[in-house]
Amino acid sequence: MYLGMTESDFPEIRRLHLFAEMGEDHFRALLRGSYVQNFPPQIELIEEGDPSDFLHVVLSGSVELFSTWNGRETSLATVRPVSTFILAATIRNAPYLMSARTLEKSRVALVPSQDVRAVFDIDAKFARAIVSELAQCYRTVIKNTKDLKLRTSLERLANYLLRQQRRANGAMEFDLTLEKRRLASFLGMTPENLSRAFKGLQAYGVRVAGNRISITDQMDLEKFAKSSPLIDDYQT
Amino acid sequence: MYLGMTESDFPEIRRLHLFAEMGEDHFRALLRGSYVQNFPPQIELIEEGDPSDFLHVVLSGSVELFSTWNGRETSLATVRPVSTFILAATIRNAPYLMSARTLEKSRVALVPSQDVRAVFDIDAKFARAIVSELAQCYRTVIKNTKDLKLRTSLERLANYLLRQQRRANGAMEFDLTLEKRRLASFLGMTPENLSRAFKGLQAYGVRVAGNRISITDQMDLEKFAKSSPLIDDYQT
DNA sequence: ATCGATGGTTGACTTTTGTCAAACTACTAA
DNA sequence: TTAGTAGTTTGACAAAAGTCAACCATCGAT
Repeated sequence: MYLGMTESDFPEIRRLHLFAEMGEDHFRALLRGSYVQNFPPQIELIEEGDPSDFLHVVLSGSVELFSTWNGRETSLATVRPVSTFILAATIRNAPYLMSARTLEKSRVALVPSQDVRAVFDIDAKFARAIVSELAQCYRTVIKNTKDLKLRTSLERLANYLLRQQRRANGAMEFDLTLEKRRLASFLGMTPENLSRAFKGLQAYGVRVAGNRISITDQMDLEKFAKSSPLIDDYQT
Repeated sequence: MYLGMTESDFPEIRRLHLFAEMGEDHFRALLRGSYVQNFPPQIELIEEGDPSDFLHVVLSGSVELFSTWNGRETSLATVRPVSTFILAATIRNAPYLMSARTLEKSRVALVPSQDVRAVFDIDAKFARAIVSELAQCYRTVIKNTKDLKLRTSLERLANYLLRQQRRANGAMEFDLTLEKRRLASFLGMTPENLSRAFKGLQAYGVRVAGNRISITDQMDLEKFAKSSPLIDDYQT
């Protein structure tokens, strides 16, 4: 079923690590079975427990991965263009472990899981890329767990801010890319507590005005945060 | 370097999902570069941050994966025979994110990471197995994160006990396989709190005597724990 | 400009969790 | 057997985090 995948989407997807090195024919074969859809904000794309029929690629907008249990909900990640999500479920042909919803108007490509598995078996470069991507995802989650288990909420926030600052090329001022209540959930605390944590970081040179963060004492914040590449580096 | 890998170790390793389907010649090539060592208890095999030179395979005994930051330490997993650990670091050729220490006298096979990567590129079955294993590891960590973020410590303990009970084929009585302080750390709490959590579960039909757990009211415990396959099932 | 809705913040309070010190237990080694 | 050690438990207390209700700010629509 072909629903609006335009040629202009190809290069963007192709540029992803996951698809960059694979054979052109295999790439086209993958996309032939795929389709693209536009979603309004706050649409649930996936519910945890569903069978994993598609590998998803966010082309524009943003998607939140979250999970619920016993009436509680927690935010696990935010996916921004251009990247894939729920690769592991696709590979294992197992039910999704996380739900996904659009945060804003988003364009998402859906690649049939069975095609991904089929091409994996015939394209070594693609196989290599998938393994590499999965290993990276795994390591990211491990870092996340260490962050959660080894740090207090104040330390988690401090380190989060320093990571965001790095994403903003080290600027002294930058905007939060997440709603605060989602940030709170991602960091494993309540919105009320996040509010208090921001106030607690004032003592270490952090100013907050709405979504705008100012680091007024870089040294002090870094000294408090004690960032470690084995937790806070997303590259390695 | 060949240090005591005996032919008798081969079949056990071969039986692992990871190595079960690969070509015999490739399997032998992998093991040719490997060696086996016996370690006493409490030996640190790996320190987080080290370069990932070897894929490790626990042949006997048990190994704890843990991490430290700022003087704190947390237990992330226990590896029991026969299984591998730190596959992701091996694949990405990136530094280990976790430290590893033997809990008891243990026999560990060390397979050079570069050999793993080399064989991955020429053996499609092995590649498939690695991806499958990595995807499973990833999903396990995600489940763990959900457990940590969505549940209170009492709920985490209740679900842990039910999982252990299932491992014991549903017996009403079974032994903890972990020291309590390690269990506490794994579940994200202090030993003191674990003690109190056990007392808290008395109300739901849990009896504790040393390492021995008795489930005296299965229904009640299950009703409290609200286990979910999307968190507590290690298979899917 | 006003209203309403949503998200954010604040304060008072409760619950949960961690900390510290002491007591207790099981196990090991002399 | 006994002493010593490491692990566990307990109680008193402190700190951290969650809850609830009220209030404030922002934004969009009428």
